[in-house]
Amino acid sequence: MNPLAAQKRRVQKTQFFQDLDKLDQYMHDDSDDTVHTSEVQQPSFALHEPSRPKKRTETFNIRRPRTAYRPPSTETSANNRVNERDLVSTKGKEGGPASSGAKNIQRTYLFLHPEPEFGPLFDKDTSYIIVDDKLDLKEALKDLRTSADVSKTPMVRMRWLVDCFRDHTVHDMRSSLFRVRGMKDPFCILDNEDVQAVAPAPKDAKSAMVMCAFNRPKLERPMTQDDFAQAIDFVQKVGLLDYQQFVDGESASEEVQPGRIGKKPESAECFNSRLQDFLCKEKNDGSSTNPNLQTMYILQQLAIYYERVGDKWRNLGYRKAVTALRYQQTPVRTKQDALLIRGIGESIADKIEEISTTGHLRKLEMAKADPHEQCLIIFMGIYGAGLKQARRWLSQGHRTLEGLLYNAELTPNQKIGVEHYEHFQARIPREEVRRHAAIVGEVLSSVDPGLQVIIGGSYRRGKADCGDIDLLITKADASLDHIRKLMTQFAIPELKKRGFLKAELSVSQSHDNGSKWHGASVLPNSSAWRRLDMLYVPWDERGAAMIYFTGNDIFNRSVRLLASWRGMRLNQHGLYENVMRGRGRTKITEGKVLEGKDEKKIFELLGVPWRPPEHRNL
DNA sequence: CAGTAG
DNA sequence: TGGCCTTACTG
DNA sequence: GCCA
Repeated sequence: MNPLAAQKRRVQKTQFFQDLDKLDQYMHDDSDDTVHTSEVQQPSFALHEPSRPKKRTETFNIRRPRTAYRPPSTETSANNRVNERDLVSTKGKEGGPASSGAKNIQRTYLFLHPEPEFGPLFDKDTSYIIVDDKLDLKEALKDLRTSADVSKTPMVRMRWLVDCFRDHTVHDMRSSLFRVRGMKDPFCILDNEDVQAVAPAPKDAKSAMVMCAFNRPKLERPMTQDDFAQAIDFVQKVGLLDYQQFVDGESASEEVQPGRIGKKPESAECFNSRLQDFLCKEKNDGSSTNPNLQTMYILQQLAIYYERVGDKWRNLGYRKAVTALRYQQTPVRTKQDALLIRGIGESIADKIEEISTTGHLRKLEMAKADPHEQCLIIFMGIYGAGLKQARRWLSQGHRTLEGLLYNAELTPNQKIGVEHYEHFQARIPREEVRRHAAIVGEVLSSVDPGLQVIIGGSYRRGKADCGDIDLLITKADASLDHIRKLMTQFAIPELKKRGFLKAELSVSQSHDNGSKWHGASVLPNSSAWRRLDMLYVPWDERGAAMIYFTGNDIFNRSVRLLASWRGMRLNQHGLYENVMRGRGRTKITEGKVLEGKDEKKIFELLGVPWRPPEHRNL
C-alpha cells in the first residue's frame, strides 16, 4: 500500500472516534449498576460504521456519580447551575422512562456526521456544544453552520465529556483542560469575538466533529444574516463556478451577446456579491484571491464534463474536491500536499500536480475536443431531451439536428424543440419579454379584469436578456381552481386564436391540481418562437410563488436549504414550519403553513434580510 | 417510476 | 464493496 | 471520483 495513503488514513482517524470508543467502554462496564436503554446496547457509538445514518439520536443513561458528584457549591456561578440543572433534568420529566431511577440521568444526544456539509444542526434545544479536541472555536462555529444564538450554550472540548464519564462526575467546564482553543469562557461564546485572531486549526482537523445534546430549556433564537450567506455558499459549491467572471470581473467570452452594448448592468454587481460570498468563507487575512483558483476551475470543468457524460458519482467526487480546495489557504502544488486533503485522493492529486506544473489538463483538453461531447451538448439543449435521450440518439448514430429531424423518433415536444432549436437557445431581449407579457396581460384582462400578470424569472431580476419568459398569473382572493378555469377555458384559447401561442409543450390538463403552462409564443410579425412559462398561483400563495419564480436557481436552493436548516420547508406554495424529517431528510410531516402571501414576510420569517430581485443573481 | 426542469 | 444526492411535476 |  502506498505509505502516503496509509499516513493519510491515520491522520483522518480523528481523536473523536477514539474518544467515542472510550466513552463506549465507560458506558458498558458496570452494567449491573446502570440501566441502559435498548438503543445503548446497540453500538451507539459505532458512528464509523458504513451503514450509519448521517445523524441519529441516541438515548442513553449516564450513571450518576457515586461520590464525586455534588451539588454546586456556593462559589459556583449561575453558569454552573445551568450546567447542573441540565445534566440532572431528565427526559423523564416529560413523562419519559427515566424518572424512575434517581441514579440514572437520561439524556438524548445527537451525533453528527464528520462531513462539514452534513454538519451539526444547532437546535434551540441544544444543551451543550461539544467540540472535537482538534478544532478551535472558529472552525467549530463554521461547522456548526448557524448563527442562531449559541452565545448562551456552553461549548467545551470532547475531553470534558470523556472525563465526566470516566470519573463519574460533572467536571467544571471552565477548567482550562476543557477549553476549546480560542475561547476564554465556555459559557460565553460572544466574549470570544476575536475569532479572526485564532490560529487556524491544523490541516487534519478539517473534519469537524461536534456533538450536541438535547433537552435544554427553550432558548430564544434571534436570526442573523450569516446563515443565509452560508446557505448560498453551500449551494454555490454545487453550482457552477464561473472562473472568468471571478478572476477579472468580466463575463465569460462564450457568453458575450452580440447585441450587447457596453457592459452588462449586473456584471459588476454580480462580481462583487460573488466575491463577497466567496470571501466570507475564506480566512479574513486580506488576501483577496484563492491561491488555487486555476486548479479549482479546471477541476470544475472536469466535474461538468462528468455530469454531461452521466457519471454522477465522478461528478460528485470532483465537486467535493473543488470544495476542499476552496478551503485551502495555501497553494496546493504537489501530489503529496494534495493527498493530505480530505476529499482528494490518488487520481485527483495526480491531476492537481499536472495542473500546477503544466497549467492545463490533458484529459480535459481531450474531452473538449471530442466530437461526441459537442454533439451531446447540442442534443441536450433540445427542449424535452435530457442526458438520457441525448445519449440514446448519439448511440443510434445521430450527429446533427437535421439528422434527428428526419431520421430519429421524436416526441412531438422534441420535434418542436429541434425545429426551433436556434430560437429557443437565443436570449430574449428584455424589451421583448415585456411585449410578450403585455399581450398576455391584455387578453387576460379581457377575460377577467381581476387577473394579474407578473413577469418573473431573469426579467424580474433585472437582466438585460432572458432565456425564457416566466409569467405568474394570479387574481385577488382567487383559488387555483378558479384561475386555472379562467385560463384554460378562456384565456389560452383566445391567445391561441390570436396566433400568439404557437405550441403547448407541457400543460397540466389531466391533473386537476395542475398549475403550469409551458409552451411557445411569438410576437406579431415575428418568426422567433420563445419559450413561455406560466404559473397559476392562488392569491394566498403569491409570495412563495414569487420567490420560486424569480429565482435564480442558486438563490432558490439556498433559501430552501436554509429553511430546512431552520426546521422549515419552502416551496412554491409557502413556507412551512414544524417539518419533521426522518432518515435522510425525508419528510414525515408536511408541516404547518407559516406564510405564503407575502414575499417579504417569508424572508423575515426565515431570518433572511430582504433582497430585491436584482440582488438575487447569484 | 423515469425523466426533466429548475 | 457499496454509499455518496434538492425538489416538484409530468407522462 | 472519494471514503469507510
